[in-house]
Amino acid sequence: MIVDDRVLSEDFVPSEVVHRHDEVNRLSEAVEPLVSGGRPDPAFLFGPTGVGKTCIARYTLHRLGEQLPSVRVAYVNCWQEYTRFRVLYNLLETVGRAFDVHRSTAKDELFGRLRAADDAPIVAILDEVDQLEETEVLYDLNQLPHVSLVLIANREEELFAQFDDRVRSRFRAGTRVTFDRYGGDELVAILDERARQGLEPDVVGESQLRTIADAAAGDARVAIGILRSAAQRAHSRGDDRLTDDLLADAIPDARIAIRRETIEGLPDHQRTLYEVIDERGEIEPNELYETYEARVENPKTRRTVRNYLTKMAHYDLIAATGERRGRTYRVVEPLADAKPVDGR
DNA sequence: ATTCCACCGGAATAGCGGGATA
DNA sequence: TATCCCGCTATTCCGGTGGAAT
Repeated sequence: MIVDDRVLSEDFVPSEVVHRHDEVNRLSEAVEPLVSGGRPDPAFLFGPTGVGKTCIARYTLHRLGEQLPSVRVAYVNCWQEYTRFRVLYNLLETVGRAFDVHRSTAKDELFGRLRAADDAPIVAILDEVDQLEETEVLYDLNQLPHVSLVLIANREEELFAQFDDRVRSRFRAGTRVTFDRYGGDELVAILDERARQGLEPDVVGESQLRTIADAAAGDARVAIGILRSAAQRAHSRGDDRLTDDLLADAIPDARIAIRRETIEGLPDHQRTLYEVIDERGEIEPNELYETYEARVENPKTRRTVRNYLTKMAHYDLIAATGERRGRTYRVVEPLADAKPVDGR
């Protein structure tokens, strides 16, 4: 049934892209100066989730790396690596100079090492860069002539709003590549390609791919997740084809499973907060805190809880409605935004 | 219209953990 | 071993704000 499950995984980079040729070309042009030993301006990739930004960045720069073996490509996801230290550490790691770096190494030691690693160009892909908390590191990196930046974020305005003036003015220049949502046909083509590589022939039919594509609402990540989930269920049952029933189960499952994993991965206090909000449906800040306070062993302070709440809102686990007085929190339903997309 | 105050979130500070250094 | 240094989290302090109360 499943031939190669990596093909169906989140971060698989295909050897050929099915769509997005324009976007690949734009990004290739942006980093083109590297071929002649020049220094590209920073490149920006903008667009909603699941439209192939990360995939295209990796694909394009992998291609460049084949053409120019000396170029080193580093990928950093700023969701996890949101401090200056962590970004620099990750860059050093791909350059192979992170040995004996530890928390107590001097403040500018990391940056100094990166500056010294100038024997070959480095392309730094900073994904989800709008999650970066210490944006000055972008300014610093931009100062290094051998480092080229590829920055990935959802929306340009929101990204630039977080920058301080120094960073903002430096990054006015640069190539912007924007990604639109996939249409139904495009998603079907992507799924078809993945199914051909990852599954045995005739496991899934054209109309089933269409069903998945409709449920995914233009989000390739969700679409591939549904296909993976359905294939895994069929696989463990010993079936050799996907049934429509199985697919119907897998569609809500794929979204909920992602959600459940995130919640289970939350630290205890944050999970308790989530549970309280979930139980009440809608709850005011003070009542939320008092319920939380009564429920846990060593409650954190109100300020810390506020930090947790903003963080969880950031993850799209909860949402707040209203400002200041009269504000309420509620959980975000993972299924709420599943809208079918027209097939064109 | 004015005052009140619940709530948010920025900034500074403290404390912990853990490797380095002497 | 004692001390230093630093990243990171939580805490303390506080100013700003807009809806509610008067």
